[in-house]
Amino acid sequence: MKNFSILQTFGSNIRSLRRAQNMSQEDLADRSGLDRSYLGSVERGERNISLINILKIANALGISAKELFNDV
Amino acid sequence: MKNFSILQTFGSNIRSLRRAQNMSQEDLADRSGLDRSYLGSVERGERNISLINILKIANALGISAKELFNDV
DNA sequence: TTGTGACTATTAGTCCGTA
DNA sequence: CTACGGACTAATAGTCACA
Repeated sequence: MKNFSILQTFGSNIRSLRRAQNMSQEDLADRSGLDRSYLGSVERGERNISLINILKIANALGISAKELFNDV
Repeated sequence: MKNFSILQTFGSNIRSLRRAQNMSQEDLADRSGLDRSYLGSVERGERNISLINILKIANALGISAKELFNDV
């Protein structure tokens, strides 16, 4: 997978923002409407996630999508 | 297509940032390594672009990816 | 609670054109 | 310069059982 480190950074951002709210992957999955294992792979930087799903996650975290782009 | 207005806003951001630099779609296509007609459809909000390509576009525009998320 | 591999349906993205 | 279309291939979305 190309740009793996960028995807990893992005995924790490999701993970830390999720944990900052004491949410499990399953919690976030429920709120975003995405599959838990899919979210896990996004957090690990294994998926090249698309715009709509980025926005679903930001929404579920109650933040702006911009915050997911810290350091990427 | 779901979330059409969000994709449109995102595409508009790309378009105005591109025009602010007096670049054509073809210029941006060359710099980003993406297809010209594909970029056009992204700007029109017709495509659910993936993360790596979002970053390619931000790079080609010389900006942070965050700037593409104004108002989305 | 999370990681992982496997899988199919759907979409992303390319390349060729036209106006 | 840009919109738009057709046809095509590569890649992602989305799900599951099991580790």
